Amino acid sequence: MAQFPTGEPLAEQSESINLDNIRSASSKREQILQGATRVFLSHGYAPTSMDRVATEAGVSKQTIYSHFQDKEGLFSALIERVTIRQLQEEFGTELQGEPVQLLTRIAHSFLKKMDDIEYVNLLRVVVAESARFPELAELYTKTVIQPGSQCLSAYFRSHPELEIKDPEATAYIFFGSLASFILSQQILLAKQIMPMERGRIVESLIKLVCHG
Amino acid sequence: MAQFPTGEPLAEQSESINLDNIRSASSKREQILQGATRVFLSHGYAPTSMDRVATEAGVSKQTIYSHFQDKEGLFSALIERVTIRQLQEEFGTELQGEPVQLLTRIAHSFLKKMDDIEYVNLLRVVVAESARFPELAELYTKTVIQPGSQCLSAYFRSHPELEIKDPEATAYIFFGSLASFILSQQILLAKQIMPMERGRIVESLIKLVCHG
DNA sequence: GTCTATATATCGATAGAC
DNA sequence: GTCTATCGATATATAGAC
Repeated sequence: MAQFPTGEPLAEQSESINLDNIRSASSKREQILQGATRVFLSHGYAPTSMDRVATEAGVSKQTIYSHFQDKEGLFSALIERVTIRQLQEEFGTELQGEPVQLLTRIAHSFLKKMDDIEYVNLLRVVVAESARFPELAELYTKTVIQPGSQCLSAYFRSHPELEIKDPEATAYIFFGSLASFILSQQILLAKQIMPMERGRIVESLIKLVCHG
Repeated sequence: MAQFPTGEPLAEQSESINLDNIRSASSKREQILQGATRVFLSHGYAPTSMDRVATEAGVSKQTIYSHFQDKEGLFSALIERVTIRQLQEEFGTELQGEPVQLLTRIAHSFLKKMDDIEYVNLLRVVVAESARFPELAELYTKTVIQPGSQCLSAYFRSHPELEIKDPEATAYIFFGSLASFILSQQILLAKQIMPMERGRIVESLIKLVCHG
């Protein structure tokens, strides 16, 4: 996708473009973001060159600079796009049902993200660049961690039979233990050193919370 | 704190940890490693230049290249040194005592690492470079996560009154929820967005595990 | 061993043709 | 808007004096 055949000039696009111009411009932006997402999430911020992004996205470097101010602007736009998309996926289901069944379903749904390479890479890169881009770390906390934690603690509060004294702290523990399981198994490669079946984590966690 | 037990349960993994690099440390080499640790853990791998390391360590660049093969070799040696030092700190105390008191003490001791900038930065950098340096992620898992997990699960097994069906999974949950608390609060900046008193986490966690 | 000076490559960002 | 070509800065790593 990187090169056009040199024998065929692009004159065919020359004049009949009004709205198409806008549409093709925004699709170019999308094209850049998709390529940039692949390479930035795979290799991190600093090791990724704008030349590499241009190649990966199939556009020239100047085209990137006509859509984004600089490397930081492109990276921020990309993280924001991926993060918000994950937020939308996160809360498609409502929190209703019996505690054991519901919490088991939530936990397994959360751990399914282990298999999503883009999710794991996003987690890695957000942590990696949290010092250089603190506003992106805050974005991730506000759009992913905080909403999830608030939903679960509200559910705990509405089920007093669970006898949870501190719903917020318990929600923190619930999602935290699952998140660190993903982090250690997939990112810190514990799955090769001390593999752990995800069903055992879920079962023990539910047992703790629900006094099973 | 007690000595690091060199011939204890970790013996079977010690072959993957090259202690020779530490024993044969000359003072110049140690000087380089100290300066390199500061700058690498603060800024990450790629953004750190060898010029900056030379300045920070107070030596010339060529002196670095006479002690280490290249940038990767220096970085690997540094992570290995810091990781092993943390391993020694981690298991200075023995796991004995009543569950509630002991687990509370362990949890608070673990969360004290939140205040150690070098520990937090190491966690960030190991995660950040886990794709480029998978052997360092494995080193961290083998020397920090695995021993801690094994010790705690052994303690759980020796206290059947806790009625823990899956000691390994529960140990995973115990340390995982604490680690993710540090990660979210300090690295993902949740302490500014959704602050949480560490005592609440510890209390809720002990309550869950000990059926308080 | 340790320093200064430098070779060589690659980076982010821009200029100018079309 | 999109391309090719290039600038100035900075990177890793090395050569040679002492």
